[in-house]
Amino acid sequence: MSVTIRDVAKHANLSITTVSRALDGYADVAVSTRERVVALAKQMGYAPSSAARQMRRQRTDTIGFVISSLRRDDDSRPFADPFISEFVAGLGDEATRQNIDLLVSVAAPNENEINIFRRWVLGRRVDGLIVNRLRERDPRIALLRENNMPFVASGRSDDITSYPFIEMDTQTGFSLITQHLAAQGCKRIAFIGARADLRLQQDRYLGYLAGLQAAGLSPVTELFEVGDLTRQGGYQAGLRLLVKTPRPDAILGINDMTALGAMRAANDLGLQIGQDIAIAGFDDIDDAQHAQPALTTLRQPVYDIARQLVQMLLDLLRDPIQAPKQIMLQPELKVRASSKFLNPK
Amino acid sequence: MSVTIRDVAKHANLSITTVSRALDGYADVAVSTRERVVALAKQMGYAPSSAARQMRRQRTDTIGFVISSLRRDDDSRPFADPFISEFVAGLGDEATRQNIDLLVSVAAPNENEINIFRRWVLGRRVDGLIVNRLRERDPRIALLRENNMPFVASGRSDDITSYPFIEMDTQTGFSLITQHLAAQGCKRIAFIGARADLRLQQDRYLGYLAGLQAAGLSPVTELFEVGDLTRQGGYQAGLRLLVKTPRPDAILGINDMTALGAMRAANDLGLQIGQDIAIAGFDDIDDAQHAQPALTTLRQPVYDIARQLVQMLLDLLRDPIQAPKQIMLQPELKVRASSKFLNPK
DNA sequence: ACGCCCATCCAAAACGTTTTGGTTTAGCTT
DNA sequence: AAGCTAAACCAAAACGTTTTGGATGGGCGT
Repeated sequence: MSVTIRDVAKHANLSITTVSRALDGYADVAVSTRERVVALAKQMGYAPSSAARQMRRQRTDTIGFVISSLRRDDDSRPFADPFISEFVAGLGDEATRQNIDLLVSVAAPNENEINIFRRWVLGRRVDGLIVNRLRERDPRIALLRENNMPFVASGRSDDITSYPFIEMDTQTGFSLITQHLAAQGCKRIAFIGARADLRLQQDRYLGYLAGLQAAGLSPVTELFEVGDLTRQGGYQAGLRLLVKTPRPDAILGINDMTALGAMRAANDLGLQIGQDIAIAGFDDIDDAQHAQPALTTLRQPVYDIARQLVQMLLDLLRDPIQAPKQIMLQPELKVRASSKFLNPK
Repeated sequence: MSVTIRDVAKHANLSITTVSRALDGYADVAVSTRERVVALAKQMGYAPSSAARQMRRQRTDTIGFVISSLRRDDDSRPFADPFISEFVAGLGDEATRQNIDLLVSVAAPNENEINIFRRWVLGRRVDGLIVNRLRERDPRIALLRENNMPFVASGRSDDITSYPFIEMDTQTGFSLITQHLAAQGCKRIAFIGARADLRLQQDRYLGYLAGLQAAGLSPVTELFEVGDLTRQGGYQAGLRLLVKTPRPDAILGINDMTALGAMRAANDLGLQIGQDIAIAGFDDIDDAQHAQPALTTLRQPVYDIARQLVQMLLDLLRDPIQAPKQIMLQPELKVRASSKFLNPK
């Protein structure tokens, strides 16, 4: 069928050993021979069979990622998640750069998902895995541990034992963006958050408080409202905030969607965003820069995180006993028109 | 390292042949033996080595897809493409359902891309490939053909020789949506298109004309403007259209982004969309249903296309000499608030 | 002339399956 | 009792590499 190393050896009147070593650049093959073999291999269209190579080398040069597919309740197709496409692009880019392959599967968090993991891990289908959106007492992590399959995670779970992960320093980020709003002259900076049992609400709210303090402002209970991370939730919370007196002169959303909802609320009430009131969010989703006016936000470098995760996984594969790297990344402040404030009373 | 079939055989006091055949459900192994083996294998955590299996079976049960990564000029990260995430989700979902794996790589259309193809094809890394965004005299197709590696495509290229592909029937789609606008009572239906050398401009404009004719309307030269498929382009073309007299009473965008831009233009001119003027697009991107008012559009079932492509590829693998399926899909009309028209003069 | 070393090459084993082409045993027929 | 059949099992080959542990022979120093 395909051309094998044996065919090349026959044509070159050499042993397969020598052909193999010539192509791999070993020093114990004469330069002239190597050149002859390389040329012949190229001309014959030879490339080593990946299966045979994997089997012999006992490694696949492949890493795996199982996309947790979220679906809308009313729709069979997966939720179009800007996060996923950027994350996968990052994984793929870095994998390509490092000359390894990326195996991908899609599964909802259920029986099927763990079966994919089992097949990949037990069958040594991949050298390592990347896991994200960790859950409490995550069965995937347990499986990976039991079979000591290397992995890295984006975000950490409740698990105490340590493994490499990357997490965003959202707390510092929210402190910075709050201080940015204060620097515009805003005195009454409101926050639209989320349910208190969510980890990200804790982090981000603490960051907001820290930012207020750093700016010499005191937190005010009325300036906090709860949303649900959606545009709609942001809209309603925004309305509730904006009818209060005295009115807030800035609104910080727990994410971009919330902030975009709040922008619509301010709009509906006849306020000029970036003039009468400053608004900011978190994520830097694509809509943020296309909003009217463009939304000031904190950028999560999803793409870079993904690339760095691949890097960390490869480090781990090369040196399995090193201390796990646990990285904290700083989000980047993206100042746009929505956070201007020209109307200090 | 890992537990092999030999270990299981030893523990069961059987030959590896029998263990293999027991696990594969062959008839020539006693039921009692099979049960014993299956239980033992599970208990020992045995799963066949994928590399060994691939090597022996001469097939990988894996299909490949190379994402063509587009980048913004001003940015190192790939363009956040809602198309890609949905497409990959579809591929992954269907692959998982069919118990095969999906190998993914990312590359810009350059030297590197073709190298990935070469490695995968020559090294028999995958059983088949899925290719999209075909180009003129596509080198990938040439490579695949030379090494007769099975593949299917989304959209067709200039190549005459036939291979399986899926394409959207955009022409019929645009005819339908034009007729829908006419059915609302619109008489002066404008079209914002794109550069004439783009294939999709040809198709969609022809569909628009066909729709006009079916509705008994005549095309008017002034009602066509050229955009560039972006929101910004749609905005400017929209402004140009809306200052003409008599004013168009409907605008059909060549895609959703264009239509969203036109909506903003109408808004800026003080028109009530879905009342004074009807607006519609094509794609059904996520923003379409979140616009104010929600945008009427034609839905491209990207997710379903991807799933069907996997299906077609597997058919091809099972029976390589069948006639290549070449499928035309109908886009689905999604009527929303933006295409209402309450103000017939 | 002898031994040694280095450069260059190679035979064979191993990786873990699946499959081919058997062999063995027990039960049944005549 | 001999011959036959079917059920249950198995040894060995093959898949295509990489790597181990040499083998071979020419050049060099003494």
